[in-house]
Amino acid sequence: MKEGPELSRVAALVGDPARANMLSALMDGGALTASELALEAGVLAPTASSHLSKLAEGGLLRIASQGRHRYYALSSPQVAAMLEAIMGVAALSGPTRSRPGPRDADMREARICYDHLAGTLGVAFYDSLVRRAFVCEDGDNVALSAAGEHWFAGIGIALPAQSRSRRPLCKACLDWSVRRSHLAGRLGAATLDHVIAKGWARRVPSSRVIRFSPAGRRAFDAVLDA
Amino acid sequence: MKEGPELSRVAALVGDPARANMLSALMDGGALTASELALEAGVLAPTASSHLSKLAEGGLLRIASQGRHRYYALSSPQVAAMLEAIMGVAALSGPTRSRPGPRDADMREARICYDHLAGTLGVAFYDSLVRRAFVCEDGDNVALSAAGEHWFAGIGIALPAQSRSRRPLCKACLDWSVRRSHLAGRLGAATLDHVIAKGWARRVPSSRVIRFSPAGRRAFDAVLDA
DNA sequence: CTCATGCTTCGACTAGCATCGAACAATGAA
DNA sequence: TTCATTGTTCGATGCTAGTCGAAGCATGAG
Repeated sequence: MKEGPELSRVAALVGDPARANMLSALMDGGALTASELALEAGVLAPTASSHLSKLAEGGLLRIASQGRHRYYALSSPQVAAMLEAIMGVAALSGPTRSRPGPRDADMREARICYDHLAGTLGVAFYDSLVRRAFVCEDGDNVALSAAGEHWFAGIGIALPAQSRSRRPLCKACLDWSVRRSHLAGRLGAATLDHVIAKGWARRVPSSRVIRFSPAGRRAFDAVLDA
Repeated sequence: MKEGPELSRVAALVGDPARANMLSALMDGGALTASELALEAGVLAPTASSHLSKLAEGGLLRIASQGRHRYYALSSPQVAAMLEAIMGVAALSGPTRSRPGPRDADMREARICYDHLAGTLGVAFYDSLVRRAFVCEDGDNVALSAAGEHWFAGIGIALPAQSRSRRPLCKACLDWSVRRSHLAGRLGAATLDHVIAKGWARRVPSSRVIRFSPAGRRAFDAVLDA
């Protein structure tokens, strides 16, 4: 009847600072070991272990045991989307509305969101796809048009095959900084892979920032108009 | 640098069962008094007062004092969207994956989300708008086409004027039960108003369920094809 | 004015939980 | 096997935060 308890069950998991640090460290879609996450959270191993089992029990994390390591990752892109939604509310109701620092500026420009490109550049890319009718939104699903299929092939991005999971090819993901959509889904992931593989940009270690080189930025801008 | 604390600040507010009950009671976009919310949360007045000031301080609620009553409401539709996102994760990772009860079935069929129609019927309505090109998604914004403008006028829904707030006319809102978009924004609110005003459906007291009468359901279905 | 209502503040109690030290289990390497 | 590394479980501690009773402010009615 009351849906509050279910709501609070999940929110309380995110509501602890140590756990929130772990979750945001996993927002890039990667998997980290228990000790790495303990470091991220700023707690010792036993504490981290306790938190991690709670998060896994609660369905937010997925565990993959490999050798003597245990890799933890977000259990689904939907969890990442939820975290972005919470960050969005936190951003517009922050206690100290301080001017954004340089780190923030980089984050707004381009960052990784689960496994695809977010931020100003991610939104610009998505807008250019919509403008040229390469993708067409229909409900929450985003469909790739024939022209779009051809265009992606032309710039060297192969359409990723359907994997075991039923993850959609294209999906819109709400951007917390720009508050508009950017491209997610398998094609969004493939696009980011392409940008990295081409050397246009690289990930800044231990952060979600994606840093474009000057030449890479020019190449990316060219793609927006190509 | 670490964004965990900000994330947990907001999540912890939702993470208490009493507060979560209050928030989900406000999910219909209405405003309730402190004592009504205390009843919803199942706590006494002093406890509720403490929770409410925390929520307001945290930016999730907006207060309107009228006479000796204080009305509390969600501070923005974005807060409602965040709550829906959390509910979505809670639904697919629930501890007891019990078969949905009748109340759940009603909720999935049609419910109020802040101030617009959600659930299967809400998604169907939105899909029919997209199919007939009455609205066109572009990024997170949804644009009303000239044909759509004409169509809405034809079925008797006047376009709501821009209010003081910069709330968009059309917006897509992710549905937690169907996991696709439905129509939000000022036009979404106007549509629900129309459905209620025409007597096609009514709100079930003290719940988010929207119950269509048989005749109302037929009328609504007709609109989907008209 | 006097009383009632709605809400908040204060103070005290309590329960839950995050934290860490120490010990234990599991895996891999030498 | 023996040792090192990684991670978990257990137990104890300490603090935070939710809860309510009682009292204090407002506002509105009679």
